[in-house]
Amino acid sequence: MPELPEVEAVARTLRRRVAGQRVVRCRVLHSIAVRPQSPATLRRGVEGQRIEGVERRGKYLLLRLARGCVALHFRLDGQLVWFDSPARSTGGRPRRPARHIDVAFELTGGTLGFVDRRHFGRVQWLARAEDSPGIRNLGIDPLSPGFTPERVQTLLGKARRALKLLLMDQTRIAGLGNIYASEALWRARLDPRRRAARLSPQEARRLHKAIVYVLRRALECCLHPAPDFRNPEWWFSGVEKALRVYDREGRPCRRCRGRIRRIEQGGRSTYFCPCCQK
DNA sequence: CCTGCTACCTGATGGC
DNA sequence: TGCCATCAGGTAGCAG
Repeated sequence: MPELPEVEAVARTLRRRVAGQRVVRCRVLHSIAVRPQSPATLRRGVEGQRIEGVERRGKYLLLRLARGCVALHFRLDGQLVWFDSPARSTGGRPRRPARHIDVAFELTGGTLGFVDRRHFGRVQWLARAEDSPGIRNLGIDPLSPGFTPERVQTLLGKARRALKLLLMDQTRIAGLGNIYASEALWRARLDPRRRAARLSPQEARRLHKAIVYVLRRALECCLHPAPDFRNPEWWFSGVEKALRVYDREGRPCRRCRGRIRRIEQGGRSTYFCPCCQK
């Protein structure tokens, strides 16, 4: 599931590939991917437009156009694929991965496809990024200069929620998902069940440092190897190298040899070490 | 404003 | 072997 590091790596790599190209044509093959918009809205918004830039907002990927932008959200399983030549729908054997494509952007120099078999992900055209409530309401980006220990302290300040749930709230901190929230709390040696407002200033500083460390390290992993839009496996290769607790239920903690536990918070799995996370 | 719950969707998994 | 029920997970929308 792409979280901030994956989307950031994709943005940097895709930027070099598509910036300056024009969207010759847009095909919506599975209209569920553009809901609640209509395929026509997306097509009219993008066709003929030049892609001026690619950026990330939280877990959203934005294609900045001459007029407006396209916002893509991968949710759980969304991916991007790339074809150098215009995809051919007839003749010839299908290319190796005969994956279904939900939305295809035919550019001047190739085709960019949005793929999501589970159909949770979304692609929208927006006159301005802020027209999307999800984007407008995003909290601070943890890799931005404004993300300081003091800022973390303020965010924690009034929240009665469990720490893990706060970290995953996109309107507070933009970009942490289920995996890196667990990873950051492990790194900070903090129990995910703690009430956010109860952290000491010292613990808040530890949390800040852990979040930044975990995301930066994961981003490095996601950039080496760099995103390969022909290889669906890439989307998982970065995460695997970076994981210290996630999905390790019952196995020994890499720090204290305690037994990693899995609990449920807000209907999601949380992994932590009860022995060294207090 | 804050918090918590559910629907959305489908591949993978496990039980019988 | 095959079928069916269950589960995972990010976000929007709704309820309290």
